[in-house]
Amino acid sequence: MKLTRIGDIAEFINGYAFKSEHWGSTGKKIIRIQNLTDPSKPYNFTAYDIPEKYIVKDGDMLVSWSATIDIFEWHNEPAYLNQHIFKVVFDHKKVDKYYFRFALKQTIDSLTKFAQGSTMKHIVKGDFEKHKIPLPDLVEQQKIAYILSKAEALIQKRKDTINGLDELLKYTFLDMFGDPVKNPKGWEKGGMVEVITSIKSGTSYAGAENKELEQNELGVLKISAVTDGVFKPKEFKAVSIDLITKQIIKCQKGMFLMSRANTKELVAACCIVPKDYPFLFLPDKLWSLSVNEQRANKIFLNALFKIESFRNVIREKASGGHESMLNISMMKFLGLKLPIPPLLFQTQFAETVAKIEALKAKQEASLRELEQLYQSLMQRAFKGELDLDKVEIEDVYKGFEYFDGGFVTFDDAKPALDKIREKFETLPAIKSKDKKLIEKIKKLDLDKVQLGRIPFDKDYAIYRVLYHRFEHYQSVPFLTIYDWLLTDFVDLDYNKIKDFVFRELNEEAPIFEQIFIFNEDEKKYRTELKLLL
DNA sequence: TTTATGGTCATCCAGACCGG
DNA sequence: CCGGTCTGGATGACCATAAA
Repeated sequence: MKLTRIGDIAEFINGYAFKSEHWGSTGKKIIRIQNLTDPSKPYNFTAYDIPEKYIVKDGDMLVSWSATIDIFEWHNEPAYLNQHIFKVVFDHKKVDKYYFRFALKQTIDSLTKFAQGSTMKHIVKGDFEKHKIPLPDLVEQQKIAYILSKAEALIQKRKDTINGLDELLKYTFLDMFGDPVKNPKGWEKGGMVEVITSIKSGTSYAGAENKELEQNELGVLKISAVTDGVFKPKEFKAVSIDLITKQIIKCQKGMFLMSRANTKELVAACCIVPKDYPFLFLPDKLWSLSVNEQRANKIFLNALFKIESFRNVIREKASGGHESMLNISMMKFLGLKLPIPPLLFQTQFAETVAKIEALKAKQEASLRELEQLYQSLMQRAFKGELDLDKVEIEDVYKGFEYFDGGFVTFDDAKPALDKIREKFETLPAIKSKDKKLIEKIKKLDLDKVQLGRIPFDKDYAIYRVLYHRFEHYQSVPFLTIYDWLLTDFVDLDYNKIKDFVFRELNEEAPIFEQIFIFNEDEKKYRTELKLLL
C-alpha cells in the first residue's frame, strides 16, 4: 500500500506551555498527558485567555509525544491543550481521522526509535511529521476504520462486562453482609487473630525486570502483582537461583496474599493466587495469610478487605516517615477487629463469587480472542489484505460528505436526510401506532407500571433522531452525527440502544417519550417508547 | 541466628521549567 | 516556540535494628 508522510495529510499544533501561575480552579480545563492516559486524574483549569489555536474541541484527535507516545480522541467540553501534546488538524480530503487513529496506533512503536532525551523520551516534531502510514483512498480508509471500530467496540463491550461483574461482586458482598464498619446486620465482631492463624512474610531480592525466566532463574514477585486486587503472575523480577540463599516462600494455589507496604492508597491490597506458580516466590513486602477455616472463608476475607470502608480501617494502621511508602506491621494488622458472620453465610458468598468468577473467566477468554482478532485485522488492514469490497458502510453514514469540523446546518444535511427519508418512510410506521398508544396511555394507571421491553426500529430511529435534531437546533455538530452512526448504531445490542434511548430521555429536548401499555394477554403493563414528532 | 519492622536510598515516569 | 534538563512523586531495592 502507498505510504504517505503524515506531515502531508495533517497539521500538528503543539500545546501551550502553561506556567503554574496560569493554573486555577476556574475557567477552561487544561488537557495534560495524564488526563488522557488516566481519566480519573484531576484537571488543572485556567481562567487566562490563551490563543484560539490551543483550544481542543469534542472529537479532536490528540497525539502525546513525550514519555507516553499515543493518540487519543477528545470527548469532553472544549479545553486548552498543554505542552507535549499535538492537536491534529486533518486535511479531510485526504484522510479519515478514525483511519488515521488506527494507522498511527498500528505504527506507533516504530516512532519511539526517534525518541530523544535521556531522562524523558521525546519525539521531535520534524521526525514525527516524517513518519509514514499506508494511505489508501478515502472510501477504503473509511471502510477500514469502520471494520476496526466495530472490533474495538466489541472489545470495549467485553471490558465493560468484566468491570460490571467486578461491581456485582462488591454489591453482592454489601447486600449479604452490609457495610463491614457500620455492621448494620449486627454480625458478631472478632479480632483478626481469630481468623488469621499465621502470617508469613517473603524475602527481599533484587532482580531483572520485564524478562522471561531462564532455566536457572526464579521470579520474585513485585508488590504490583497484588496491587490491583487480582493476582498478576507477570509482575515479577528474575533472580538467578545461585544468588538465592535465604529461605523463600513459593507461590502456591490458594495462597491469600496481602501487600504490607505501599502508598496509603494502595497499602493492604490483597488477592488469592489462582494456581501453583513453582517459579515464583514472595518478596519481603508481601504476606501470605493463613486462614482459620473453622471461623472464616478466605474468599469472604478477600472481598472484605477490598471494601473501601474496611480498607480504610487497615490503612489507618500503616506507618512510615514517607507518605509514599507506608508499612503495616503484623501486630497492628492482627489487632484489627472485623465482623465475622456465620461460616455458612461466608461459604454461600464464596459460592456466588465462584459463579461470578466463572462468568468473568468466560468473558476474559472472549476478550483475549477478540484482541487477537483485532490485532490480525489491524495488520491485514494496513497491508491491504482485507477484502473491502464486501464491506458496506451504512448508507446513512455514506450520505454525509466530510465536513470540515464545526457544525452541519440543516441545508448541508438536507440532501442526505432526504435520501434517508425516502428509504425509511415506508418502514413499519411507529407513526400509525402512535394514535392508538396515546389513547391507551390516557387510560393507564401509572402507579402499576413496570419497565419492560423497548421495541425499537434502528433505521427509523436514526432518521427521526437526525431530523428532530436539525429541526430543533437548526444545526448539529458533525462529530455528534458521526459518533451516533459509528458507535451507537453499528450494532443492535439491546443495552446499547437502551443506554442511548435513556440518554435521549434525559435531554432537554428529548426525541423519545416513555409510555406505558397494558398487555391484555399478559395482564400487565410494559413500557414502550414513542418517538416525538 | 533468624525474622519482622520500619525505614532510607535509587530509579523511573510524568510534568515543570528554562535557555537559545 | 522548541528541545532539552530539572524536579517531585510513586515504586522498588535494600538495610539497620530490635525482637524472637
